[in-house]
Amino acid sequence: MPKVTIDDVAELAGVSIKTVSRVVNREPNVRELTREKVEQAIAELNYRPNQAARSLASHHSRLIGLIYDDPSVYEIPSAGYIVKMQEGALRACRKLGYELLIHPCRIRDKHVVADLKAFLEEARPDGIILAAPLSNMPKLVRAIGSTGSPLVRLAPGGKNGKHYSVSTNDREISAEMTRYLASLGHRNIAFITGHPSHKAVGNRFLGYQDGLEQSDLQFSPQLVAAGDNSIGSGEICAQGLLELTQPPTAIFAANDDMAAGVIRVADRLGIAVPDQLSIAGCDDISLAQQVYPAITTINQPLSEMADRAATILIEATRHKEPLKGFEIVPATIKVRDSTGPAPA
Amino acid sequence: MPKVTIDDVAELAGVSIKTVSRVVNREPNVRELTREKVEQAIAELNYRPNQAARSLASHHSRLIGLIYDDPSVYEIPSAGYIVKMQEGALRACRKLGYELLIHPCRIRDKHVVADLKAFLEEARPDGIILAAPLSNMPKLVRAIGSTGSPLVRLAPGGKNGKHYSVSTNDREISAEMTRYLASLGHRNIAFITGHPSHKAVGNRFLGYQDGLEQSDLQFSPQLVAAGDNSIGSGEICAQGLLELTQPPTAIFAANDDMAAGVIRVADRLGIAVPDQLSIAGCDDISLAQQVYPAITTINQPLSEMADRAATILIEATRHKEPLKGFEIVPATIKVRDSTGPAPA
DNA sequence: GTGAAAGCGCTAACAC
DNA sequence: GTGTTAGCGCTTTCAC
Repeated sequence: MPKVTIDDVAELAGVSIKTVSRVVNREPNVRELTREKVEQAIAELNYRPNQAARSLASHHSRLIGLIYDDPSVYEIPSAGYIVKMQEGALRACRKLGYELLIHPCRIRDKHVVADLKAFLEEARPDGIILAAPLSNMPKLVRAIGSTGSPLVRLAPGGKNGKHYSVSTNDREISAEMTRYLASLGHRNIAFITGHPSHKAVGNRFLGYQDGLEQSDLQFSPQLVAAGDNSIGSGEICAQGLLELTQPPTAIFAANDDMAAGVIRVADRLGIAVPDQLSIAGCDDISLAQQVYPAITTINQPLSEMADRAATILIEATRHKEPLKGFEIVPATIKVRDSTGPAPA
Repeated sequence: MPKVTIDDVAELAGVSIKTVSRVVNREPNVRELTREKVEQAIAELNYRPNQAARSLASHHSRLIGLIYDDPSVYEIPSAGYIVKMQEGALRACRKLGYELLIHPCRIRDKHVVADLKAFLEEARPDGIILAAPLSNMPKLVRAIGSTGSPLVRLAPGGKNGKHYSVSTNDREISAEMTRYLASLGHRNIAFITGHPSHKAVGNRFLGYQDGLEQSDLQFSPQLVAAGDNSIGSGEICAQGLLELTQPPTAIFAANDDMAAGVIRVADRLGIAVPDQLSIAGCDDISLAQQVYPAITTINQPLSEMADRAATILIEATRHKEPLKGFEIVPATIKVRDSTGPAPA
C-alpha cells in the first residue's frame, strides 16, 4: 500500500497541488470541469489527505474534545448518559470530518485542572464540549476558558455570559409532566430530587413546583424526598413516601434510575402500578423501557444536544466566530405504562 | 499564549533541536547533565511537543482506535460494557502518551467495511482494538487486517493464528461458578444463555456444562433457556424455568441484565432470593450491585483487558514487532447476596 | 554524545 | 481560476 499524496493526485489530474487542495477542502474558485477531473483522480488513487500534515499546516487538529465526569468515581453521570452523549458528538464529528477525543476526568482529584490543561495543550482539540455536571464548575470552566479553546457547555444549570451552552427545557418539561399527572386526576403528587451537584436535575424540581401551581395544587414539603440519582436512593425515598398517612398516588422522580427503584418498592409492597400508583421518571435511558411496567419519562435529547454542541464548535472554528449565546433542545414526554388515572 | 516550539527550548538550553528531541523521546545518547538542562528549559517554557508535527515526521499518529458495536442498534454490548472498555483503553493510552479514538459501528449496515476502512485511512491510528462481538466477525477482522494496521481482538470466542487476542477465562470461571452453586447444595441448576452473536458469552455455557460434570450433576436440556442478554429476556426465561414441574433452585445467567430479570420475576412470584432460589450473573456491571438483593456474579475484567490490549498495541508499534499470540486476564467470582444454600 | 540538513504532506499568502 | 513559494514543528539520516 504505497502512500498516495496530494502530488500524485495533482499529477494524474494534470493540475497543481493547490487546486487539489481546493477541491478537497471544498473551496470556491475551481471550475466545474477541473473539479471533476480532480475528483476522478482522487477516486482512482483512493487518495486520503494526511491529517497530520493538514493540521500542521492549518493549525487545526480537526479534533473535538469531550470532557465528562469519570463514571468509575461517582455513578453520575451513568454509562448510558455518557454513551448517548458520545453518540451525538460522534455523529456531528463524522458528518463534518472531525474525530472525537473523549476525556473523562475525576473531579475529586486534586490534579484535575492540571490534567485538563495538559490534555488541551498536548492533544490540541479545536474545541471542547464540557458535559454536565462539570459544566457547572467554575473552576473547570475558567481553566478551559483561560487556554483560549472554544468551549461549549452541555446542560449546565444556567447560562453564563462567557461561553456558549446547549441545554434542554428541563424546567418547562417537568412542569408539563406534573400537569400531565394532575390531568390524570392525581392530587397528591410526590417528587424525588436528584443529586445536588447536577444543576440541570435541580431545574426539574423547580418545574415540578411550577406544574403544581399551574394545576392549582398545593406544594407540600412532605411530598418531596431527596435522592441521589441511584436506584437504591429511589427505593429509600419511595418507602418513606408510601408510609405517609396521606401517601401520594403519583411519584415523579428526577431520573429513571430512581423511578425504577420506586417500581421495585411498589412491587414488594404489592402496590399495583399504575392502578394504585403512577410513576414517572426522567432521561429515558434504556432501563426505562426494560423494566415492567415500562416507565413514563421525559426523553432528554442528550444525543441531539451533544450533536449540536459539536456542530456549533466546528462551525465556529471554521468561521472564527466568537462563541457566545445558548440554545435549547426541547425534551418530550414519553407516555408509557407506569402512569394512569388516579385511583378513585 | 505564544506557541513554544522545540527551537525555543533548544535556544534556552543552549543545545540543538535534535538533542531536545532526544530528551523528549527518552532516547539514549544524551549526557545526564545535558538532559537536565533541557528538562529545565522545557519546564520553564512549559513546552509541549506538537503532535501534528510529530506524527507527520515520524509516521506515527499516537492514536489508538477502539472499534465496537454501536449500542443504539443492538443493546449488546451495553453502555456499561462500552464505558468500562473505554476506561481501560484510556488508562493505557494516557500512561503511554497516546490518545484514544472511539469508533462505534453498525454491524448490520451494508457499508460497515467501507466505513471502517475510511476510518483507518483517514484517522490513521497506530493500532486497532476490535471489541467483542465484532472481534468474531471474519469480515471485519479481514478488512482491518488487509490495511496492515496492527490489530488486537478483544474477548473473541476463540483465537486465530493471525492476530493477537486478549480474553478472559470465561469457560473456566463459569465452571467454577457452577461448582460453587453445587457446593451450596444445589442439584437443579439452570442456565440462561446469552445472545448467540457473542461467542465469549457462549463459552460461559460450555463452562456451565463443565461445572455440572465436575460436580457429578447431570446436564438437563430443560434447565437451559435461551436469552438475548436483555433484562426482558431474563424475565421470560425465568418464568419458563420456574414453571417446570421440577423447578431449579439456582439459576445462572450468562449476564447480569438477565440475572436482574430473574430477580424481578422471583419478586413477582413471591419466591425469596436467596432462600428459595439462588441467582448468579456474569459481568459485574453496576446494576449487579444496585438491585436488591445484590447479585453474585463474575467480574469480567474488561477494563484490564482493554488496558492490556492498548498497551500491547503501543509497545508493538514502538518495537515494530509482529503482533501474534494471545493472553488471558483471569476473571473472579464476586459472591454477594443473591446466592445461598439450597432449600432443604 | 551531539548537530546540520533534509524532508514528512499539507495549507496560507500571494502572484499571475 | 490557477499555480508558486514558503513554511507548519517535528523526526530521520548521517556526519562529526
